[in-house]
Amino acid sequence: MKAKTKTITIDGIDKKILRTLMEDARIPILEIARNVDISGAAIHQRLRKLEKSGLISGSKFIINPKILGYDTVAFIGVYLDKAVHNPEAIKQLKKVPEVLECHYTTGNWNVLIKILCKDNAHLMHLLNNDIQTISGVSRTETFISLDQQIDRQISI
Amino acid sequence: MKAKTKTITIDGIDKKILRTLMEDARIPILEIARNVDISGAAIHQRLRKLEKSGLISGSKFIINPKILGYDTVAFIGVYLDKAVHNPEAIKQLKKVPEVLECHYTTGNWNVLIKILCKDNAHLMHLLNNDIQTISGVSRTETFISLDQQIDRQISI
DNA sequence: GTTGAAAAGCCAAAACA
DNA sequence: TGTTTTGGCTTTTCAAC
Repeated sequence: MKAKTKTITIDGIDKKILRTLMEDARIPILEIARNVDISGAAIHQRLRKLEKSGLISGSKFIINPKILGYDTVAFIGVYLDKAVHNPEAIKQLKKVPEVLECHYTTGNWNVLIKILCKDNAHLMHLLNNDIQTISGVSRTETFISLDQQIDRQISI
Repeated sequence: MKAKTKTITIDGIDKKILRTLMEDARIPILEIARNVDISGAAIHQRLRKLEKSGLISGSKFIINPKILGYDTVAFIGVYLDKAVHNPEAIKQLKKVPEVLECHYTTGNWNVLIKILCKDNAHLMHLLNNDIQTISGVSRTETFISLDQQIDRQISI
């Protein structure tokens, strides 16, 4: 589909390396080496191959928002007035740090956003002062996450 | 709310450390040390404090699903027959590796899931063979993500 | 694609201000 | 909290297989 038709082949060892690092990005490469029983240098080369292929797009520290008092996740379906205004509305959404995800979607609304806030009062404030006020936003539907049961990456 | 009323205070240096590591978990601590102009050992001590507080909940390698042919993200609102069956349905959803997130939500449906699949055919197959077949699932509403514009963590 | 070894660099604890 | 020191590991590269 893209011009880049580079075929990436990953074998069982690559998978083991990736699975390990997907759970803990700071694990020493030599420890992986011991687990998969090849040399550290070999792991290193494989990682360079995987990085070059684009399969590995980085690593992140995961921080726990609850510790900072952020206890509420919500999904908000946003209806926009006119399609032509969408890019501007998205630009405004990017300025709201509580918006963690934003997707153009098929279906009833134009975009679906995921937001993280401290509590329901914070959520209401965000809706009234930061989301609804964006030019082009006509209506929203909010779904509060009561409990997240699954949170993971693609399985390889 | 929890028994653990440990007050965690993070200052500007902690924030700089965290922001750096949230973008690249494998950056050497000494490099952060050079950027924030304190010693590596001090960074190390701060990280131990932050880990102990629970604010840092780990690190992950981020892999790019597109390289493996996974191009389609969708959100699916799931209606369940009876609340009593929910835990069993969740258990079944956990067995579907394409389900990346699963939230009990307020609003029309009982749970909202986020799935990652290769294409629309794969999505349809998942819906017909893996989601709709789960006991207790009565109806679903699917919203395909046409384009994800924002993807980030909490800002600190 | 893998190895082993070597140089460079990093981590983590200790001792102390 | 912060720093410096220090020993032990890890990373990264490279010639050789």
